[in-house]
Formats: sequence, structure tokens, C-alpha cells
Amino acid sequence: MLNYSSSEENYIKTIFHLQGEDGNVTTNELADRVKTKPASVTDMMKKLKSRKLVNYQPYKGFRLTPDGRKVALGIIRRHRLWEFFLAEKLKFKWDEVHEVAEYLEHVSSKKLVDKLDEFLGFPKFDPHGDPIPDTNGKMENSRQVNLADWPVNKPAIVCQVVNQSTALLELLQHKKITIGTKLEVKKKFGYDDSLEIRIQKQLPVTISGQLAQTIFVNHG
Amino acid sequence: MLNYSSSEENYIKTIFHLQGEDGNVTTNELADRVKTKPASVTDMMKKLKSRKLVNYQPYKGFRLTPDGRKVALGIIRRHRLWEFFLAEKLKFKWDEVHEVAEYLEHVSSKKLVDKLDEFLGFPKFDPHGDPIPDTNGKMENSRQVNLADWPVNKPAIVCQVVNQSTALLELLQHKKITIGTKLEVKKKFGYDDSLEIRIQKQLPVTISGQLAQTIFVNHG
DNA sequence: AAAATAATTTAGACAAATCTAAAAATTTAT
DNA sequence: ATAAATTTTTAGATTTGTCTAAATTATTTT
Ligand SMILES: [Mn+2]
Ligand SMILES: [Mn+2]
Ligand SMILES: [Mn+2]
Ligand SMILES: [Mn+2]
Repeated sequence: MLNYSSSEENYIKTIFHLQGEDGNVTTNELADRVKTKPASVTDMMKKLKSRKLVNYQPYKGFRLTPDGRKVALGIIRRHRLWEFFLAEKLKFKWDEVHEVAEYLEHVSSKKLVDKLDEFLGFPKFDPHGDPIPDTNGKMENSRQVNLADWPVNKPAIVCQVVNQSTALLELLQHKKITIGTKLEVKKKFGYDDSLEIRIQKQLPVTISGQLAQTIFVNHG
Repeated sequence: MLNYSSSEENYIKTIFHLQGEDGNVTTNELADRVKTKPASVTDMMKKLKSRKLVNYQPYKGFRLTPDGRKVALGIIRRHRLWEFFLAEKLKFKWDEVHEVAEYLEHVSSKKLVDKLDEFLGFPKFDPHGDPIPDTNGKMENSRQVNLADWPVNKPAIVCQVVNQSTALLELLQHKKITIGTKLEVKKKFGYDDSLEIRIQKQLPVTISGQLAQTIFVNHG
């Protein structure tokens, strides 16, 4: 199995995140995300094309090839497993795991990653609720629904929180909401989109519509 | 705190291992160890000198400065903590941990390393019995004695095994000897330097003088 | 359909880390 | 003390990844 530089891996991973089901990725988009200049992106795309990891025609944007997608899923697997390790075993906070995982993800020993996965008990989701690909690149596509759209009185499990700012984390901690929290929506107020929710058997609490929109849940 | 490239770190770490208490390191020695050419070593020494990590005069060899020593101990700390993690938590074999630790050692987040240390229970020795520096660079200098020189009927704990070949590992596993094993030497045979040892309360077994010389022990 | 604007690529330069081949310094042998 | 051998350094080139500035292509406006 070939090996890629950290730089190549960062481009590959970012293309994966930017290209949706079908869309193309543009030079400027990618330059923004990997914090480099468009000229550097063009250089790298030529290289990745020659390695058959992206389909690329000048001025037409690019997408990962099936091979590129496999490489991307491997990087994402490592990133999310390390994030899980940092949060679960080393007691890092949510908003601290990503930065360190950016480095650990580039250590690409297959044996290391598979043994880590086993040690962690084959987790299905990282601390932000994103699914972790298995050895073969398969991952749950967690049919997750925004809490703002969840019906009243239906059990739900928090499975993802988008936008991982420290301010958001603070609010979630105060409300005692975390990945895995079981709750039900008790009331919805159309006036300001606020919700009244009940966590487990505790007293109901109110959360704003803005907060609800950052929270995604599963069928509990 | 400044950051060094993987390449710089490999040179620094290797100089630490090569320079003893007082000796100087030579260009060819270092080139051999870091698997590069003498010309590259000279280039790097100029750079490390300008960063005040080594003392270096052309043609006179080099040594780490106190700052360089601190950096080296940080790298060695990371290397050995990861080796311990791999062996203890991920169940890697002795002879598999080093290769992966060569990569993990270059992830230099202080928070990561200190939390890993805590998670592992502040281990004092890596799987090969080498001491692990603490956050301040202090480590046990394990007054270890070769098993061949150990007195009869005195409790000992295996703390290091030199020469980590797979063949040696296989033999040690068969004899059920590992780091931390408690044993006593029961008899010494001058004819072929073989020893009879007793592990814990088990029946005595015989080991060759050659094997005994690879094993170092502490006062049990 | 031009002209203006925006996006992308090319050209040329640079820093890091490495190499080979040649020059210089040091050490060893005669 | 020379000469020979060894070690070390320098000079010049190469690869990877980046940048700025200029040229090219595509898109949007008029
Ligand atoms: Mn992340
Ligand atoms: Mn990364
Ligand atoms: Mn090692
Ligand atoms: Mn290394």
C-alpha cells in the first residue's frame, strides 16, 4: 500500500468533505480550506491527477476518483478514531480533540489503526457525532434529524452537534447536553422557535431555536 | 515553545543517544545512524548550531547544548510513552512498537503527551526497559545489572533486554521471561556459563550464558 | 457581443532536506 | 616529515511544497 505525504492527505481529505454526492470542487474553495493559495492547489491537483486520485481538467474543477475516495476514508477513519481516543481515554474536551487529531491522522500504520479501533471497542461515531469508517471504508450514514424538526414526545438520542465553538460547548455543558444524551421534545414555541425538552427523567428545560439547530438526533 | 521538524528531531534524538556522558559525535557516525549522507549531516549541524541546539566547530564534531538536551529528552519521552501504550494497551509485541513510535514521537502536543502519561499511570520504563523521562526530563537511571553477574538467591526483577531481535523475543517468550518478571538465580555453571533460574514459584529452568547476557535486572 | 470582472493556470522564485562529486582538512602510516 | 588514507566540508543539483505576479480562460454585466 502506497503512502502519501501529510500535505497530499490534507488536500485529499478536504476534497472529500467539499465534494458532495455529485458536485465538483473548485480551486478557490479548496485553497481557502487548506489555507493555501490557488496556485498551490493547481500544482497539487496536477500531482494528484498523475497519481490517479482525482479527476481534473484545467478550469473544470475536480473530484476524487474511486481510489482517491478510498484514501480519503482511510484518513477520516484515523482522524475520528484518534478524536474518540482523545475524548474517551485521555479526557480531552470536545473542542480540543480536533487540533491534535490533525497530526495523529497522518500516522498511517494500518496495524496501529486497526488495533486502536479494537482497543476503543469499534466505536461508530466520533465525539462530534460524525460516523467513523471501518477498515473497509464503510460507515453508518446515521439518519440524523435536526432537533428543531423532531416531533414532540418521541425519544431521541443526540448524535451530532455542528459548529464546535467553545461558546457552544459551554452552553451545551450547562444544559447537560452531550453526544448520547437521551431526550424528548415536550413543547415547541413557534413565536421564537424555542423548545422545551426533557433529558432523561429530569425537569424540562428550555433551549433556543438557534441552539436546537446545531443539535442532530437519532431515533432513541 | 518552538517546534521542530521531524527531520531535525531525528538528528537531535540520535545525537543524544550517540554522545555519552562526555564524548563528541562525529559526522560519519551520525550519518550512519540517521541513514543519510555526511554532507546532509553537515548542513543540518549548521542549522542546529544556528538554533543553539548543538555546539559545533567544523571538523571538530558536535554535542547537544543544554537546550538541545531538553529537546532530545522531550522526543525520547514521547517515543517511549507511545511504545508503552502500544505494548500495554494495543497489545503490540516488543519488536513491533519501535517502528510505529518513530512516527508518533513527532506529534509534539504537550497536552497530549502529559495526558497520555497520566492515562498510562506514569510508567517509569518502556517495553524494552529503557527509562521514560517525566515532564521535566528527569528519569530513573535504573542501576541495572547483567543477569550473568547477579548473585545467587537474590530476588531480581527483569528491567531491560538488549538486542531486540525476533529470535530473542521468541526464546524469551518460551522461557516466560519478560520485563517485570521476578526471578532468582539458583545455580551458576562455570563450565558453559549457563544458569538455573526460578521464576516466581515455578520450577527452575535453565538458560544459556548467551541469553543471560542480554537480560538486565534490578534489585527485586 | 463586447467589455469588465472573477477564477484559474503558468512562470519564476524560494526554503527545506536531501544527494553526488569535488575540494579541503585531519589523521594515520611510512 | 611526507605521503596516503580517511573524514569532513563545500558546490551545485534535485524534489516537495509553497509563494507572488503575470497571463489565460471563464463568467457576468452592460
Ligand atoms: Mn475533527
Ligand atoms: Mn491533517
Ligand atoms: Mn524505540
Ligand atoms: Mn523519528
